[in-house]
Amino acid sequence: MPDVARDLLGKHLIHVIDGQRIGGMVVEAEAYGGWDDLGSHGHGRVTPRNQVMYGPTGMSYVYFIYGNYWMFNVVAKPPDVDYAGAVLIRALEPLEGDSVMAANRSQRPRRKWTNGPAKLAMALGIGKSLNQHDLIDPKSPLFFEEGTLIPDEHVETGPRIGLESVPEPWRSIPWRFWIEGNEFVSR
DNA sequence: ACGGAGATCTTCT
DNA sequence: GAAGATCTCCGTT
Repeated sequence: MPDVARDLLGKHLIHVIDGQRIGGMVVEAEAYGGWDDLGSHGHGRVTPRNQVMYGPTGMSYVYFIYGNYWMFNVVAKPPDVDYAGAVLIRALEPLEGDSVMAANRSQRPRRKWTNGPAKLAMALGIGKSLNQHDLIDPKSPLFFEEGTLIPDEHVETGPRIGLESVPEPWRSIPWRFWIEGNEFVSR
């Protein structure tokens, strides 16, 4: 699963709205596991919200949090196993549909369009209606394309963000991956 | 530039 | 009933 997060770096995420392509390159991603990962929505029981995390790899998992924000994930788990997993896309580098993203981000500076998980969802117009879609199928409204291969020497890793109240070792496990020096990484 | 607090509501216990 | 995979605003440095 962490391997999927790392491999998503450099891929292009594209959302097509009325024939208009909006998207960017993945520059930061985090892996989340199943029942034993206390930092993941996949821990504990199957619920209406997390059930998609138990499904096939490559589906979207979009959830709402903090009363205002949408988070976009890719389901990623070992095949043929009853175990949940997902990868949170934390940041993109804008590539297509600049005018739409600028409008969606209230004319903020380009650097702040997609440098955070909720920000990129706002910029690309990702919400509840895009939950549980096939992200591998180019006919989907939201999908991944091949992008730039990122060599290992340009990949950095560290603990996941926002899990301050989660017990060790889950709080510190280095399942956050980002492209070294990229200005759109969230922090 | 940095830090702290409020916003706001869905989901699960 | 409480917490949450966050962002923005407003204060101070």
